[in-house]
Amino acid sequence: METEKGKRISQPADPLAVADRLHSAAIHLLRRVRARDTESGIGPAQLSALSVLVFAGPRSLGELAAAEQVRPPTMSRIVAGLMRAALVRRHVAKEDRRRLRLEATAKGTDVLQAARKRRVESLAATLRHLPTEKVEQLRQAAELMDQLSREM
Amino acid sequence: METEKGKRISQPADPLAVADRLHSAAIHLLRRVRARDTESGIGPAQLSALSVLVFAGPRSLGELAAAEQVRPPTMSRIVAGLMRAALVRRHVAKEDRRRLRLEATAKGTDVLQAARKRRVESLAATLRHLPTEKVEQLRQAAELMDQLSREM
DNA sequence: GAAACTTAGTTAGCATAGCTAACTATATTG
DNA sequence: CAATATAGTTAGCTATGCTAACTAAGTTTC
Repeated sequence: METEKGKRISQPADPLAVADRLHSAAIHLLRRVRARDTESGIGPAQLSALSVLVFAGPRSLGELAAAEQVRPPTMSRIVAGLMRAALVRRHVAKEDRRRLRLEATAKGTDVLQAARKRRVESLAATLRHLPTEKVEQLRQAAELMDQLSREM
Repeated sequence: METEKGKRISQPADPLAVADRLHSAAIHLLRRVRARDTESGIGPAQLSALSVLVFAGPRSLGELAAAEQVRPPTMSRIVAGLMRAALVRRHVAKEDRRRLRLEATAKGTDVLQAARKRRVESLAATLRHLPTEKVEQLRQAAELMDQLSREM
């Protein structure tokens, strides 16, 4: 399914070929921006779980596991690591004492924002070398990609 | 939200904001597409390393480690797993007997192509619900994203 | 051409992150 | 209130990341 080059315009934008390119492009882009995550001092699973708590707000452990597409025992250990580092706090939910309410601490929010800034800044820097209309094109593409993800 | 195609009116397409959206969009897209990788029967690191050997051709262990952004000991173990599953074959290089030449087997190529097909097909299926010009827009965006990754 | 250095890969040992199975504690239902 | 269902944890396995220390093979230096 991977072609060297070829396929120039004339074609009616074959969805399979575009899916393939989009897939590769997303992989390459994330591989680059991920590079400096080690500076955060926490592992990738912890960083990703923390970002859900920071951006989407407090969650139960099961909800967080579902959001991260892992099983509850896995998330239980990820959260243990985040709590040990004082990046996350937990309370027992009053309405159902089996559930936990997990919440980022101020420190957790700071650590996450710093990591996110490192990621996004390197990407933004290269965007600044692009003409405005290409940046706009990428903005629209990003919206489309998010729509696709929701539909998949 | 009115996204005018020809003339933009409101925002001057802030690179930082666009970088942020693009970053999120890539994460969401890959999270979805990755979901069925478990069917391949091998782990994510092995699958990714195998894809380098299949698409970019034979490589030494050090080169493969660099391509995957991991250290040689890590790649050494990933390759051991791939060899155990008979997905990769290795020879000692004749010109420098310290180096290994790693190469996907026919089985390895099959396993990888099947996994890639599962990933890309689910994305292609949603693209087929989009009008042609949006698909074309995504194709162009994918090229831009790859350019960015090379420049970063 | 032997000693010293460099380079490629492996082994050992540690931490994180994924899973299932089996457990505890709490809530719900018959 | 006994049975069942649900939320999370613990135990134990595999995979994947690292550094430090090793072996083997090439290269440089004298």
